[in-house]
Amino acid sequence: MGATKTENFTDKHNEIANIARALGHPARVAIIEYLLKIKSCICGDIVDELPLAQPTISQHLKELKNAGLIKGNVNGTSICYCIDEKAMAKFAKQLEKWSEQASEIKCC
Amino acid sequence: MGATKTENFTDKHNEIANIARALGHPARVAIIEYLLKIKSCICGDIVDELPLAQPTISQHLKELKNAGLIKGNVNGTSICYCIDEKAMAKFAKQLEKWSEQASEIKCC
DNA sequence: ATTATTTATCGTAATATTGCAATATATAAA
DNA sequence: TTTATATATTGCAATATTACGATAAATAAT
Repeated sequence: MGATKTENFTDKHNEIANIARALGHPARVAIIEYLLKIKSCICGDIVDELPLAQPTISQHLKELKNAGLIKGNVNGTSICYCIDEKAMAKFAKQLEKWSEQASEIKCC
Repeated sequence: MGATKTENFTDKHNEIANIARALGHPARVAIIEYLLKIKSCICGDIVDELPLAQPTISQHLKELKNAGLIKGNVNGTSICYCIDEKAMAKFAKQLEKWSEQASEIKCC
């Protein structure tokens, strides 16, 4: 074996795990923070910002896109990747809920 | 190649990625939600709640513990795992910050 | 049409993760 | 001490991820 038994878990748990997994690599965290820092889209310049080769970065962007955290629009010769505000807000809300619930537990 | 080039990224980015990675598997999400649902520690009963063998669950608990999201106290013959409220709150705050920043961006 | 530029895909090697049976460890109960 | 119970560790097979060179595809500029 070795493959995650996705089908044995609820859709909700899989969805949360998918988003979290996408954020589970420092390069992808760096991409998100870069997008927030420049307050606009990535249009070509990201390759100079990360210590990784272009194909690797392209792969990481694809994973963030698949998870729904960023979206890409073609813009001439370059591609415009930007944060999907709604997806980020949804995940943030889930974490806030967890955090609230955790604060209510009295034990250990 | 194949290994994440951890040392080429900032501590902050690695820390966020580590927490996110720990939440990046549906079994571990299920463990967290179970802990919040029962509002107390896991003391033995988690094995009946998940569609995985005992050693696999033990491994997932270990990863959540390594990431700092849960903590375990020995309690006689069973072990008391509970959520680390502070770690959860910290991650939730990070996400909230990202979400806020994302909402300020006007583009695409 | 040719060339330059940007991003994606393919192929592949290295490494990590997932899952479980078997077994070990550690405490509680008899 | 022996037995029962709960959790951890080991070892290993299957699969996934990460990284990058080579190359393809797609548009812009000449």
